[in-house]
Amino acid sequence: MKTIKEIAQEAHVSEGTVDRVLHNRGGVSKKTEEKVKAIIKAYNFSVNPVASALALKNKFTIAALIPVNNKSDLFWKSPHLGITKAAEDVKTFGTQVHTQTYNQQKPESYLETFHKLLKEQPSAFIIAPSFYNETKEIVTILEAQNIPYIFLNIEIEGFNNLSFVGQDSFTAGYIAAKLIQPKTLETSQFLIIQSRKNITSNNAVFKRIEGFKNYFLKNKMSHNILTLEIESQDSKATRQTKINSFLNEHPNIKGVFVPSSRIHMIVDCISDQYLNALELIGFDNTPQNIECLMHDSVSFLISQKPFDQGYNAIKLMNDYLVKNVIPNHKIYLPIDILIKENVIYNENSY
Amino acid sequence: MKTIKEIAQEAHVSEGTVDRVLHNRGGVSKKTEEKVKAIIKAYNFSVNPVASALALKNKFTIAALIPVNNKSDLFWKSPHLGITKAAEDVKTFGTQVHTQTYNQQKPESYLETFHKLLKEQPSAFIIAPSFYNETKEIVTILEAQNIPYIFLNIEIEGFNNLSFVGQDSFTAGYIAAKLIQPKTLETSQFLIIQSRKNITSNNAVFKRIEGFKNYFLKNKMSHNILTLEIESQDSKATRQTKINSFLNEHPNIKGVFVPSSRIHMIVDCISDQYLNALELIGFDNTPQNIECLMHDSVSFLISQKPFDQGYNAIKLMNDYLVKNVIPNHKIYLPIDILIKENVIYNENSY
DNA sequence: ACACATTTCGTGTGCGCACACAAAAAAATA
DNA sequence: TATTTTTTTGTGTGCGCACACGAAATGTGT
Repeated sequence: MKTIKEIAQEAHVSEGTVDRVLHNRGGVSKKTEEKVKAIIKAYNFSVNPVASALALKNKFTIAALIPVNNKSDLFWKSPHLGITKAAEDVKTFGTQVHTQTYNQQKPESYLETFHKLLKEQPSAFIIAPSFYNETKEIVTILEAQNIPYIFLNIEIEGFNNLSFVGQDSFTAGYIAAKLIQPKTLETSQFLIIQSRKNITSNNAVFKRIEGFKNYFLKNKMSHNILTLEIESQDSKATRQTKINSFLNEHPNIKGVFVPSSRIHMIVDCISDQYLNALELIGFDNTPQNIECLMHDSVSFLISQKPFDQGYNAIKLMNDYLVKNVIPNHKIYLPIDILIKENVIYNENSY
Repeated sequence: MKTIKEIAQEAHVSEGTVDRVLHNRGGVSKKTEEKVKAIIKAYNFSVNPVASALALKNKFTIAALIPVNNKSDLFWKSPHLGITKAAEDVKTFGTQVHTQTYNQQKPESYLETFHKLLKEQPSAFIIAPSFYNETKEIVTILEAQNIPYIFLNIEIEGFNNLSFVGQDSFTAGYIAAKLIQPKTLETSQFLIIQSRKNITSNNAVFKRIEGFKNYFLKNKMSHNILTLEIESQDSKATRQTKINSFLNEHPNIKGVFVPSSRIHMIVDCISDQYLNALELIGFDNTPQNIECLMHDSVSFLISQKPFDQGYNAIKLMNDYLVKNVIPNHKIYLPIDILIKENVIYNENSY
């Protein structure tokens, strides 16, 4: 493999000049540029990426702002792990990653944590934008400082985010309907259970429901779809009564759709007599949800490559910072259909 | 990221000494060794692989030996692309990748191509071991020369391969049965169509069939499973008559299972009258197969992350060569369930 | 002709590490 | 204690590239 030095000798110029034409830095006379370019082409020369990476030694910092994961909802653990793994990978480019988590129930926590991250003067942001208004506020600050940002997992419109990494929630909901529908009859009813919080805050949940309903519309099916809202602060006992009495009143319900990662909580509430007769479908391969799959209480889980979401977001941003690669505006990751048998193979980080 | 220099300062020793303990070069007193090791551990330090590669002037070469992809079976295109992508990535470590393809119908081609690769004295091999006996021969040579090798996609036992990267074919077949069974009745029959070649040569096909049958056994279902073998050298007309007349003779067949990536060829042969009444399931997201999904002639495809298989195999081997990371002996990639709606999101390489 | 601005080019330094070699310290011997 | 041997540690150089800085060449105006 030729080196810049050798090219320079061959062209009777200095290494600096070769460097200039290689990177179009200008300040090279037409004549010598031609000469050098000819030799570069003749030897089909390209820089040694190893040496290049070492010499560049960037010092970029990416800030990641995502929700915490708690016992009742482990979802964000995977994206976090993905971010950590990617952080390891981009180290070789001299890029550092600072991750901070916020409380998904509290907009103040979201803002606070953002400002904490901002203080370290990061070169870029990865954000899971749980709250619309607060995100607007954040984005204003970022754009004033010319800091690029990528949205993670939650797709909201009307911003100049460099990219969105996540799932096509509408289609995911549509698929949920398609999977669960054959397991029921024409006369069956479906129940959508959601927590009130999610309606306003989480766009993904809303889109999933739309997609779910759209399946029946599009295929001209007359299935009746009911909705039950529960408060996230409800005690377990309250939830139990709410859900079971609702099921009692509507004996035709054959399928239950939970458009969030909390299906294990719903399963926990439904009494066995109903559970056995119902087909349930929910989202995300959290440990608790996987357990529901294994116990046959849940038929399907739709998963959204949570690990990859975190991993890709960081990698994309790093490529943007380091190599100036502009990512696609939307990166839709696979819509994984998980059943008892394939769930164990679904996400490994080796 | 800490550097050797910083570790040295921290330990009040020279960089050379840190280097010595890092690489167990010896010639370091017990006391200082402990001290340095403690600090290394405390900072969780590891050498910058890029700088290391540069200093070492690493010149690892990984040889990849995989089947060609032709018009009738595009499957191997994806692993090939994955290998190419990974090749790009590992360049920064000074690792080169040489890929050569062989004719999957001809064992001689397999051996020949291997020897061609071997001549370039690669440091490691990635092999899709299509033929058992020839693989034995190859492995003998590799082990004599102490060249590590990873098996790709085709899982065969009894070798000292560093790792296997692919899919759990048995479970994949099992899942195929689980997916297609609900779409039929108890009295229905299933048909497995395979090409004779595959029976002897391709272990994955065999395992998929086993898994498929096992589903009915395990769930004590009385479904009748028939098998039809077609010769790969048959003309299209011959195949058509064979298949259609078989379907004619067995009107109870409601599902067709094709345990290879050739389901589009089968679809091509079945006449419309049968096609509409049948549920088909096959493997792999080749463009032609995807088209069958979109046209609703095929209900499901099981996919095996072909791109990732190639990508991961190279990356694992590179990590082994460069950082001495020993991979898991088996890397089972996800068993993807593809339907019309989620197939477009399934594999992107950005 | 001169002084000066502008373009074009060469040189030097550092990125983090590996490794050869020199130096110092410790141990062994006389 | 002086001298030699062995063990332990420090220093210097190069891997190939990027980039800042300064030197040389060329151009401009008076």
